[in-house]
Amino acid sequence: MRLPQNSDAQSIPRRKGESPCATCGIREMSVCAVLSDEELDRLAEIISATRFAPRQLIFQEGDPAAYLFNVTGGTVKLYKLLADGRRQITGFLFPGDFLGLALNESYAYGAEAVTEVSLCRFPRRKLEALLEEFPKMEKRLLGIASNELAAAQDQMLLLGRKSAQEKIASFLLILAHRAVERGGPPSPIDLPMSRADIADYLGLTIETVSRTLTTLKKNELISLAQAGQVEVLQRRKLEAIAQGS
Amino acid sequence: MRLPQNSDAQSIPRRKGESPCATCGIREMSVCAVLSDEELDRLAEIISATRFAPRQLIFQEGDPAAYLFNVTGGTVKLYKLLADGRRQITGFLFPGDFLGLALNESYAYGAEAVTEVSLCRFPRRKLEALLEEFPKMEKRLLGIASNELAAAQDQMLLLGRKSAQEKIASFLLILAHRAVERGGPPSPIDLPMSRADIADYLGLTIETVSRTLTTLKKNELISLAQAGQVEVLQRRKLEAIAQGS
DNA sequence: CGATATCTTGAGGAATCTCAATACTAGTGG
DNA sequence: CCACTAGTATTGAGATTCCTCAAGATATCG
Repeated sequence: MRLPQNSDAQSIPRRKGESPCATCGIREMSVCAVLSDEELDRLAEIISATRFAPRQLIFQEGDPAAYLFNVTGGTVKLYKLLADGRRQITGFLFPGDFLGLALNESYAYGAEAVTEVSLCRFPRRKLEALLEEFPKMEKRLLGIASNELAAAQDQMLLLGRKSAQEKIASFLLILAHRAVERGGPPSPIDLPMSRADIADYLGLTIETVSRTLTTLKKNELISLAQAGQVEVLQRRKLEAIAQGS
Repeated sequence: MRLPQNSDAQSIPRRKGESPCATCGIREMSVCAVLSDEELDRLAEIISATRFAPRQLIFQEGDPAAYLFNVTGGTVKLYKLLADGRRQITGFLFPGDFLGLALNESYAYGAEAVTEVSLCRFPRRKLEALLEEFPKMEKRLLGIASNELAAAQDQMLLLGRKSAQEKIASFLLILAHRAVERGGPPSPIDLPMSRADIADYLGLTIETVSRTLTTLKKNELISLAQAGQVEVLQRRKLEAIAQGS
């Protein structure tokens, strides 16, 4: 038997009649962007805001997919495991990203908070019922799925055919690009995740990640000023490396 | 400038009033399964059947996504390329599979016929218009996208964290499973693609694929009777290897 | 039946991994 | 405020898997 999921997730109470969507900072970047104010009110009825501490499990692979989520703050990692503990991180999620897009009966992967995380939680059944009424939202989900599929194929190319240096360069540029999408600067790049997480995302070991970053630093393509931040010094060269010199 | 795509694809003429759907053998396994007879008639108006010879390009990465397809016969490979020619095959498609699910303006990957291929071709604009009327079909596409996303994550785990032997074992079992889905036997497994294609799908070299198959044969887990076919002798052991012993 | 592509096998090399030691960082309590 | 601890990151040396290059075997097709 499995413990009920999220048993220790902090659910944030809400005063009656007050919609969390009203103050949602990432509404315009999320699934919700396509909804009218009235539709948003309907949606607000079924959602609840939740928070997770760093390293806290959001759900496990195989858990019944009772909820879908929107990331409203922090960084989430998705991963799959092999029997002997080898791990592949299949994605990092940032504010505005949708979590649980695999409308299956159970989750095909685990999800864990990397930083302090806040999520907007949708009961899956109720969301599916609402989708019947809001075809716009369904269309939006299909668009999101399309984009994720394209990103997954990029990641396969990275995992199957790129060298360690090409993987790291690609990774840094992807993070920079996503930061820009969220309205941030392209540099310095925030690295909220550990070396172990980066390694498991890129199909490398911790040591190779560390060594490769050191090499890029020695070659003055990047600088590692503060912990958890990378400054891009020579974007062009980094891009050239990422695409296979 | 790029040549017009599919310039040499053979478009199969159709007599007036005769729907190709009527004789479509894979209708029940495809997107079309959710449509009523009347809806299918509407869909039939916009489709055309096309054929491609082995090695023929169906479309290239970056081409404007004018058409979506349903595979009705044969095997298709999807791939992405790096600047220097390194290639990652991101998927093989078999009868019943949908091609082009990334409803973007341009294709995110190339598609090429592995064997003689027959496709049912939908003009993307017209299909999108029909989707407005057939929400069932849109829901079905979302379901297909969900499944592909889950498969993509499995493939990331394979590419990032599995050994050559584990990759080959996984690959054989995936093909067997998909053959069963299409109503075929689990063994022998058809391998319509070349060693080079298998290598580019698994992130290996041709030589490693060949050597690994030889080892599995020596250990009597499989046998390579005819070219292009693999018989599974010890499914349990193969599964154990695929999941990481 | 010969020509060509594909596949298999072999030998050596290279990229990355493993194991181990050291350095750094952040949080804790004196 | 500083020492201590635990976790995380870096660096080093050797091992290993897989790749590269090369030759030979097999299959395919005109």
